[in-house]
Parts: sequence; C-alpha cells; structure tokens
Amino acid sequence: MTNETPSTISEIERELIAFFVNAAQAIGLPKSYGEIYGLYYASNDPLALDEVIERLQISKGSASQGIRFLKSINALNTVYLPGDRRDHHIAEMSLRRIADGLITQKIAPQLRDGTERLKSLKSKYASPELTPIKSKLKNIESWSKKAELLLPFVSKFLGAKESKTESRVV
Amino acid sequence: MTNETPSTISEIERELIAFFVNAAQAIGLPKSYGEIYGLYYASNDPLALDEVIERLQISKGSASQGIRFLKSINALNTVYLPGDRRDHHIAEMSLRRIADGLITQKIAPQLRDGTERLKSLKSKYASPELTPIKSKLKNIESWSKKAELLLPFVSKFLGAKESKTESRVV
DNA sequence: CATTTTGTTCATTTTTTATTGAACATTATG
DNA sequence: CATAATGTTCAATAAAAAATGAACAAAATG
Repeated sequence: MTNETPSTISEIERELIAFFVNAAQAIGLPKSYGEIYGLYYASNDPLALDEVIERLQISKGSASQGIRFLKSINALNTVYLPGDRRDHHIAEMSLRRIADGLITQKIAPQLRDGTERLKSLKSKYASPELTPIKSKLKNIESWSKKAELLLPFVSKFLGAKESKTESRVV
Repeated sequence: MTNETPSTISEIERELIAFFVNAAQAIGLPKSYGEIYGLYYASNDPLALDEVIERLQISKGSASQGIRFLKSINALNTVYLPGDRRDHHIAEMSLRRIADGLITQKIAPQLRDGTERLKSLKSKYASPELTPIKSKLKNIESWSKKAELLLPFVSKFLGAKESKTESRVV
C-alpha cells in the first residue's frame, strides 16, 4: 500500500472543489482560491505547493498567492512534516475560525476606512444649523456604527455549537 | 427661485458619491451602482433617469440597469410626480430595508443554491460506513445551516434602534 | 395613427481582475 | 561554496466584468 497522493482528481474531489469554487465566487474571491481550499478540504493529508500545482493544473504564481491568502485568513494551517523541506498545509475545518480570519483581515479594515472617511466629512460639514446634509451624514454614521457592531455578533453566532442563538436588544 | 436640479455635482455630492462608490466596491457591486445610489442619497428631491445620466455622465444603459438593481433591493423607492411621465425615485434611508433587500434578493438565493448542491452530494455519498467524506459533507452542511440561520439575525440586528444588541446561545 | 417620450436590451468595447510563468530570493544540502 | 529545492514577485497576458450606445419596445400625446 502506497501513501502517495494521486495526481489525478477523483469525482468527489472534483465535486467538493466545485462547491468551494462556487462559494468563493459568491463572496467575491478568485476562483483559484476556491479550487485550492476545496482541494485541501477534500484531502486526507497535508499537501505542499507542488502537489497543488500538479493536481489542480494551475500556475505556480496562482498556487503560491492562493495559499498565502488562505493562510492569512486562517483557512489553511501549516503542519510540520519531518524529512520534507516543503511547507505543508491542511484545511481549517472550523467555520468560526475562517470567518474570524476573513472579518479581521479583510472586512474590518474596509469598514474602518469608511468610518474614517465619514469622520472627516462630518467635521467638514459641521455647521451650527441643522442642514439636510448634516442629518444625512448622521444617518450614514449610524449605519457605519451598526456594521462595526455586527461583526463580533456574526463571529459569536458562527461559533455557537448548534445555531440556536437568540438575540435581543437591550 | 427655481427648483430645478442643477446639472453639476457639488462638492458634498461628490464626496457622498465617493463614499457609496467605495462601499459598493467593498461588497462587490459595480461602481456605477454606488454612484447612482450616492447621487440619490445626496439629492433632496426625486430624480428621473435623464437627470442621473446627465449629472453622473454615465450611459443610458448603466443608469437604467443601476436603477433597476437598486429598486430590486429596495435601495430606491419610486415616487409619483404629477405631470411628469418619467419615473422618479428617491433613496431609501433605512439600512435595515436595504440590507433586507440585498439578503432576500441576492444572498439567500445563492445560499439556497449551495445547500441544494450539497444535498445532492450528500445523497450520492450516503454509504452505510463512516467515511471521511461523509463527515466532511456533514461539516459543510452545518456551515450551510448556520449561514442560513445567520441571515434573519443580521436583519434583526440592523433593524434595532440603537445597536446595543446582546446575543446569547440558548 | 404618426410622432415623441421614456425606458430596456444586448452586442460591442472598455476597464478591471485573475492567471501565468520567467526571473529572482532564500535556504538547505552535499 | 556550488548546486538544487522551494517559494515569492511581478510584468505580461488572458479572462471576466462593467460600461456604452444604438436599436428596439411600450406607452403617451396631439
């Protein structure tokens, strides 16, 4: 019995990969990121860059960037394999951890950006009178605040064992 | 005193538009959608297609499709103006309503799609033994379920007056 | 009912984004 | 230290998405 990963893609692998490709597209990530995560998700053992390239038939650049991105959001975890110089990874299986990674690495910074822009706008148009502009800025500001408060809530929600979460306003 | 909307864009308008263009890009929508919503948001009175085209200097096609999309998610509301054949719209100012529109029109269908795909996969690999594949499918399925349960909570969260919401697992 | 006004559609073009792969940097190996 | 193995970077190319505008449909007007 050999333990080597075959260089062809089985049917179930293809289907799992397709699922994640679709999911990646849905959240605006490159298809290749979905392919890579899907391959890792389907795999029973750690994979190195070469194997990703060979099995998915994608370029070195795509594979390298994809893996880097997936690591950056904690969708891939590095594992150490004695006697092999190459970096190996496995798929993170916890939705919570991946979502947290996405939130803190990608979403939260964007939101903070918007909040920043808004702050400077607000100070610029801070007249004493009650102009329509002022009330509009105030309204957007409330959106921005809500969005920022939403993130930890989402994270907590996704962390719940069985998703019977209750929310109420206090 | 004339009530006509000037065909130039003021500074505050430009800045509000820029804000929404940025927001649109962040959630993966075309820049033009952000421009259009921004213009409506900044405007104090209803605007027709022509005015959008003229003031934003975008094509008829873009304006038409953008307005249609924004209406479809309830980000624009139609208003009736007597004596004018053209359709006029104003910006929806409630984040909750817009988010609900986005969720029900765009996000939920996508999610349902994924759930569907998954279901067929699951039945295909429903062997009696406990294979790694089966447990993986079960895991993704739990993700899918959580995501679906999350949507109504997001909606409720964004609807809260002042966002001091508390969430707990029950 | 011919004409104008209004808005949509969709093939083409433009712009943006993703992918490729060769050159490079870095580290291990003998 | 020369060579090989591994991974990154980034300019060039390919692919995908958005924007354009001319042709069309529908409805109102006179």
